[in-house]
Amino acid sequence: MPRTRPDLDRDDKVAAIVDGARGRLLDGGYESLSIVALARELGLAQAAIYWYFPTKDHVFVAALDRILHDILSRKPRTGDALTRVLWFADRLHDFQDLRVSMRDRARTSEVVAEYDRDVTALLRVLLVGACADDVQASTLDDTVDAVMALCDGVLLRDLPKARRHQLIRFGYTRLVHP
Amino acid sequence: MPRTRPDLDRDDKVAAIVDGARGRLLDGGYESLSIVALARELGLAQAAIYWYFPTKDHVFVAALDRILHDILSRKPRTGDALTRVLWFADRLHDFQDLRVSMRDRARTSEVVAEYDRDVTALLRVLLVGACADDVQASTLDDTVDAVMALCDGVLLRDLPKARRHQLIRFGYTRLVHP
DNA sequence: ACCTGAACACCGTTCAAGT
DNA sequence: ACCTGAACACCGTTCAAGT
Repeated sequence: MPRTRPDLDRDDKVAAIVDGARGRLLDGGYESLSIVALARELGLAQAAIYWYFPTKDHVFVAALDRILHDILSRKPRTGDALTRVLWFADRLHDFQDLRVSMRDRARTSEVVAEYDRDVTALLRVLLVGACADDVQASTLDDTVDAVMALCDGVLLRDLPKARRHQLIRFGYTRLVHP
Repeated sequence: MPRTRPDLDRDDKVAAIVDGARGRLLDGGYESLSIVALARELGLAQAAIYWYFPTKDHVFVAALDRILHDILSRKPRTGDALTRVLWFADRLHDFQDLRVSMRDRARTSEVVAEYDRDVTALLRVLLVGACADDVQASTLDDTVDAVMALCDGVLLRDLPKARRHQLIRFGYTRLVHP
């Protein structure tokens, strides 16, 4: 006796799933993102999720993308390059665990792997936009990639905020101003 | 009718489990490290593993440690600092997937988290040993941490070997020689 | 088109019971 | 001390069947 809801808009139903998934990710990390639990929370049978998403990884990516867009909407448009880099590093630090889970899933799941690449590409564009003026154009690619690697590497270690900033500041200065 | 083997040395039986785990990790990554499959391969009931290791994560750490020691035993004692850094980066690149899995498990498991910290500390010691001469002592900590972050960050992206080396070389030069 | 119920295959872990 | 067999609780995914 399936209780279908053709009256509701499809996009709304998809959005409800993504919203629920996002909430679970923010609350308890990837561990909390269980299709069974998510469906129960939405009052659905677990199989219902699979009508809208082919795999759990697709739900994961959709929820991550919502989270990312929330961050980007708060992006500051003012300040010098280093300040903006530090701001982004702090935001990424807030979601480090999700990013670690994402990278782990990306090993197995092509959707997640593709999303991982997209995020990297996007962050790279933002970084270029932030510090293009500081960098001599001839070494732009190397400098930007090195700064990105520096930040990602620093975020891998769970350092206190002050030390994190100190390291990024130190590295940024040396990488950008030779 | 448990078939116990008190004649065999305990350490040998532990080693057999760790060896099997290592083989599975090298073959198929963390996904292949299943307690059920591992026990079957060793001709044991799955519960037998738990007589020697409290959790799967302990098996994982023991196997990772074997792999790490195999790498370290091949460590070159010659060459300049940058060459040795690049050599290490190449070795770490070979096991990037395992490291990603390790970091993901480290979020949940304290044993893995502790091992992660130990590995980082060890690599840091090696890096200090490799490039202490190149670096001015006053900024040793910052420089070493920044170089480590640079390498880890570069390894996160799946770049071709040439580009990887190019980036590390670029970053290393700017970070070490200001 | 949309959703359910039930099953499938696979986990890690526990534990009473046996030698 | 050492190991088994069987169970437990939990997964993601599939699919025939219903509206």
